[in-house]
Amino acid sequence: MRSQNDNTKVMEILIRNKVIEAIKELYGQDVDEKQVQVQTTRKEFTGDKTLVVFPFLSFSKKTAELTAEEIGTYLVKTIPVISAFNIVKGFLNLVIDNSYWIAQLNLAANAEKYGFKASDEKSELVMIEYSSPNTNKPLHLGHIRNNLLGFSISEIMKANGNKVVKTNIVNDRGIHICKSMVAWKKMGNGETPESSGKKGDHLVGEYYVKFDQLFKAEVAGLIADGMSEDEAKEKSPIINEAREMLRKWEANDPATRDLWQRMNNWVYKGFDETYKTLGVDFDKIYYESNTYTVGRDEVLRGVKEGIFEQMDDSSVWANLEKDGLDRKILLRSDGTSVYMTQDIGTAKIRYADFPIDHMIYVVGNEQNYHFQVLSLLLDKLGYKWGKDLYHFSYGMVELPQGRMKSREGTVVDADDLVAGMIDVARKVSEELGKLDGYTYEEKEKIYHTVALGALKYFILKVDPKKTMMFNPEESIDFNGNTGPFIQYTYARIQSVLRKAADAGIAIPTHVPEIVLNDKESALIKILSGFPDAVKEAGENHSPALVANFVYELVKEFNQFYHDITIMNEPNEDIRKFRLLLAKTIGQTIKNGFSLLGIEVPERM
RNA sequence: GGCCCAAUAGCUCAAUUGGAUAGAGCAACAGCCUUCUAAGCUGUAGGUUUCUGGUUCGAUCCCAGAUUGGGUCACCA
Repeated sequence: MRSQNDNTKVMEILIRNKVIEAIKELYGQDVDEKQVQVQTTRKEFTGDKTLVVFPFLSFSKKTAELTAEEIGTYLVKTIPVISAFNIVKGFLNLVIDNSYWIAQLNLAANAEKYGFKASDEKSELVMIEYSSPNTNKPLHLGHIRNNLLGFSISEIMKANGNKVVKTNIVNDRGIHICKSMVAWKKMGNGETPESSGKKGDHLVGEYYVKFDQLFKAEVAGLIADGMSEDEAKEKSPIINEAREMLRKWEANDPATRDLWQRMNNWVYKGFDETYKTLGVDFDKIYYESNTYTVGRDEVLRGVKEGIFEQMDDSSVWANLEKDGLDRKILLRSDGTSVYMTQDIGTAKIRYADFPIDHMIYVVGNEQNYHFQVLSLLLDKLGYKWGKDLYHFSYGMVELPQGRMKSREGTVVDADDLVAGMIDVARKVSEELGKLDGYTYEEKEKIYHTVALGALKYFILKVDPKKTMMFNPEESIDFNGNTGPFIQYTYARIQSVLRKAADAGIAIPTHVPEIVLNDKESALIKILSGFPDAVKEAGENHSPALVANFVYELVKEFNQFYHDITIMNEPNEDIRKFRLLLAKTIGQTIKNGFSLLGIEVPERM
């Protein structure tokens, strides 16, 4: 496939170069590229591209208006597609000719995937880690943001010509899963997903909660007997059972390992279902139980080489005070690993497994410090890529009551949320009654598509770096700036295209030059910005930029659709032009949404 | 307390990275279905961009300080 990004901002670059030329010719001065600001003209003014002339006043020694006049005259003379200009204060608005926009449409319509860049042998390999769940409880809303961002960024990086490996590190061992195991052994009576009909991750999560309840009760009892809180937490019998189980696990006790494997498998089956529902997947899955020993060996090597220090109680620490950070523990006094140890091992294994050019960790901003330290430790251990690890740090999802807390039961469960949204989508759709003639399966597929479109768009349209609010009562919306609004527009376009096909009208691949009306040219102008949007989304790691672009496009299209007929247009050239325009916009909506992992329905 | 991050309309979010009169959706109010799907379109109203200073032709954006909120500083992950 031919690269489509080569024409990105070509117009602005052309104008900029000509402006530099103009300043040289008119005022005999060299200007820095950075001083030449060319931007898209704001809606309320006439024109397509705007040059800010304020920076040149010191060269011209003239008023802003006169300077703009001189530069504008020069540009119209030297750039064929610039047909006119006007001046408002210090802003020079340039009008680009009709023919240029028609050419842009033809380009977009005939690109295999407009705005996308194909990868080749020279493409860089980007590994993207996301999801990374613990195996003691089901996924919740916070994981949803992580998964959607991770998947979307992967698609965006691919669209920018990178090779992408999506990876997941499953935190399958540790005290957390031991807690669920202890509770299940004590209270489970052999309950399994099969015997109870419960989803495996939910089942294991229930025992995690039961553990915590029992633990709290024990602590309260011990405090009532006169213990301090800290002492009670230390002496609680059930927590010591969990600790004992972790020791047995590390010692490879067969019974413990069997139970661990069994319960983890229940969870994996549950996760797979949730991942499938969300439409996310992975190319390579790592398990902490396989990587932590590698991390431990690395830490011990660090001790030998004097990079880390071992205390008398045999715990191992990294002293990062010279780097402006704190001391960080790497191995506990009993020799077991911590989170950081495992991440060191995982990173080493990944770089051995793949020729990674860029490593991106999609992990919440609560772990900013962790990743700062991880990067530094790997660098100290002598890995040249240590400093290159990129932590894609996204904001938390908050509920109206505040932050979600697993233990306090204020989490929004991922499966429940999706199921609830599908119910709402079904209800809305049945009320509208537009899917008559579809089978049950076809209808259910559309409800799923719309519900997930709503959820994904709601989450991805927000700047990933920012904390976002999710109100379960109000956030499930299908009108306005939402996924279904955009999906609906796509469905309407397909409806028109079906009508055209029924009428035996062939949509041309190229359209001749016609005179564009305001709506048409506005649409092509927005459309032609898609390659930039894809590129900027990649540079900024921001699906929100894609979401915002598609929304702008769709909003403009809906006005066009409302005001201007396509099929009833008497002039054949214009009718075919509008059909091609609609088709191309539909395609761009679909491609744009694919970057967000959102599907589009043919009808809804 | 140290460090990091945020603050924009009643609510949820934008703002082309320093540009023109700060924009959308929701909620409210008023309209538009005999015409390509009304999950749509049009209009009204809603703002001292938390506050105080600074930098310059120009600041929601940069700098300093303050206020408020969040995160993090575990032999948890």
